[in-house]
Order: sequence, then structure tokens, then C-alpha cells
Amino acid sequence: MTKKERFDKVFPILEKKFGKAKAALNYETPFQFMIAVILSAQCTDARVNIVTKELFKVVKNPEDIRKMDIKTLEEYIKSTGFFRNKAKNIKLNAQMMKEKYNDKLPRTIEELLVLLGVGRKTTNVILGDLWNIRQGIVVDTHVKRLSNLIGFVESDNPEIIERELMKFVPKKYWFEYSHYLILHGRDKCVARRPKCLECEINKYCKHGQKLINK
DNA sequence: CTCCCGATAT
DNA sequence: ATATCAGGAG
Repeated sequence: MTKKERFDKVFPILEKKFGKAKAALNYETPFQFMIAVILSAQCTDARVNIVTKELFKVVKNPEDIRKMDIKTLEEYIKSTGFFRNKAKNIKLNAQMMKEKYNDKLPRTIEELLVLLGVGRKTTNVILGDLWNIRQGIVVDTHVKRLSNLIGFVESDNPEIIERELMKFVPKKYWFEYSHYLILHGRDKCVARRPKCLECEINKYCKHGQKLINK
């Protein structure tokens, strides 16, 4: 079975299961969304939402961050981990957005990557979630793990994985592909203890195959 | 490659 | 105690 044929088997199952994909991160403004995605690095979105519930009461735009003391910002976001780096990056970005982007979030990969703490994954999330721009595929820890388990890719490198996926995943599904794998990764294919017996796609997965052969 | 780093499930 | 969580920079 080719990867494309494999995709055609697996994707409809996930599509039926999850339907319309929507971000789990809470926000009101694009700038707030950028902050939320930066905070989500190596942290659960549930934790990010707890933190941003308070932070976003006082932070709506870059100016609010610029006038906020960095220590205050660190206190707000401490529980998300990596808080010193994240606070520093968010502060620098608020400054950079004023100088380069007229206090607005840019809409191209190149311009977004200039911002600190914004890499390939964050860029794809922002473009896709905020403006429905599909220039790439989000490869986070879940997409990486599940794509390997299902046999779509054989790599640990997110950039290689993204390139391989783009070869056989139809462009119209780039956005949904990531969302479904992330949702399924949180629901059934949890890294710590995957629930293979309940998994809807276990016959297409390396873990699931082992289970069936026992 | 290492470092950043707290919260949580197991 | 340890692995893992919508990663990124040096």
C-alpha cells in the first residue's frame, strides 16, 4: 500500500471522528493568539488557557506588552515552563512588531519567522488558524509521533516530516491533517499510555498491529 | 547537540 | 522517579 493509499484509508476515519477542526487555544486578538502559540511550546494547551485567561485581561495588543514589566510577565506565564525565554521573546516581539510591522502580525512565513520564539510550527499554526492560509503542515510532537506510527514517514526531523507529508497529503487537507492527528494524539494515542484497544485506526498503526498479532 | 523549565500522568 | 506536554534558539 502506498502512502497515498494509506492516507485515503486513515484520513476519512479521523475526518468522521473530529469533523470541523478548531484550535483549542483561547484568544480574542491575533496578537494574543501569537502569545498563546509561543506559550504552548512543550506545554499542554489546557495549561496555556489557564495562564492566558488572566494575562489576556490586561494584554490585548503589543503596546500592552511593551509597557508591562518583564518580571510581571514572567509571573503570569511561569507555569507554562521555559518562562524566562518565552517572556523575553514576547517582549522583543512586541517591540519588533512596532518597528517592522506597524504593530500588526505579518502574514508571510518569512516575516513571521523573524519573530523570536516563532519557528516553523508556530508559523504554520498562525497562518492556518488565523487566516486560513495553508503554506505548510504543522508538525508538532503529536503529528511527529503519529505520522511515524501510521507509517506516513520515517523521521524524527520535523522539517523532513513536513516535506514528506506534503508529497501525498492533498493541499486542501494540510490544515485538517495536523488538527486531526493532534486531537487523536490527545484522545487515544497518548504517548505515555496509548489506548490502542479503543483506537479507531489501530489496524493502520505499528502499535495497533502489535496488539492484534498477540 | 544542549539548554530552556513547570505541571501532570503513570 | 520519570516521561511528556500544540518547540525554538544558540
